[in-house]
Amino acid sequence: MAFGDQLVDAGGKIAPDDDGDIGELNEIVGFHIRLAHGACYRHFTETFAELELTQKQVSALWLVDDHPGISQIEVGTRLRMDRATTMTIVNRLQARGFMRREKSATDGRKQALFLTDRGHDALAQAKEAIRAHEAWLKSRFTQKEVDTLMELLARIHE
Amino acid sequence: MAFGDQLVDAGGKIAPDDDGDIGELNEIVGFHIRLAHGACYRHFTETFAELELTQKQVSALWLVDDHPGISQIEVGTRLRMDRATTMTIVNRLQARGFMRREKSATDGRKQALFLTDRGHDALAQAKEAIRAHEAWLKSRFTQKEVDTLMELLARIHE
DNA sequence: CTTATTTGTTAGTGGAGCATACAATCCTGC
DNA sequence: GCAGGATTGTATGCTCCACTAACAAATAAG
Repeated sequence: MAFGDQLVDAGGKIAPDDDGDIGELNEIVGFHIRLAHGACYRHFTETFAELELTQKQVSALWLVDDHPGISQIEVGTRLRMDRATTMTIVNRLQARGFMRREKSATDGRKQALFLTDRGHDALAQAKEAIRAHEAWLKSRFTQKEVDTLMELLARIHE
Repeated sequence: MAFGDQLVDAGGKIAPDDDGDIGELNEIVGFHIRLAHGACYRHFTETFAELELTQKQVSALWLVDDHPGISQIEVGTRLRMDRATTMTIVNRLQARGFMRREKSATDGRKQALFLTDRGHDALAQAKEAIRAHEAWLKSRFTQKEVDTLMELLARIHE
């Protein structure tokens, strides 16, 4: 990847051995969160290339499986998505035959969401892939570090 | 937000006091990374609403300021973006008069990137906003925890 | 010199987040 | 019980980001 390259030219000074330096940016917590998320996202996408499922889709399948009959607004709230975004996720999963909408018996405004048989199959496969993905992620940490990381991350999003 | 709501209906059992439960999903590290990133992204977007700058744009401005004459490919490599994505970022920043491209003196394939005066102004404002954003992020941690978090995150994206 | 690689560019695809607007349903205050 | 407000789902449209594929120009490698 051309390490040791000349980084400043066109009249600037030469700065060798500047490998991947990002200066003060390295001290920004938000920046590291974004990079870690990006790395995670890319590995996830690779892992789920065959299944053709995104993080959001898997999360939604998982959540509906855990809570059959859950409403769209609840799915959105728990996964931190707004109504419009949740719609597109559910639409896709429904179009692929993984999920179905039923009129809620207790609240006419709500849709009750359920997995189809194909949805259960897809989720089972997805959980296998998640295991591989998580193994990749956790391979660089001790269990204690994993616990610490999750606790710290939870404080950000709770 | 209707906590204590009935979550399972349409024939299912009632599950009260299920506030925000996401079941096993809660044990997935990648899930917490995504949620933390989302929370971070939303706060960043709010903080930068007036400046109309995105995380990527600020990172790129910052990096070019630190390394005047850096090439697009280097920006992309260091910020973990591919060439095409880097293009769109630089295009936007150039269109807004924050950045300019010069032909590299040492490698005819490369563009040397520089901030304009307006770009320096924008970055100065952005750094102010970053301070507020980082303060929000760090407010829930001790300095030691911040260090730990950054170290753990770095292991993911390095 | 010929070939392969690197860099920038363009064009197109898809996911995700958000805002707005609207209709149906539910809930509250009177 | 009724009117007004809130909630939920839906539709539309916008922006941003990541990626692919293809191409041209320049450099590097054989």
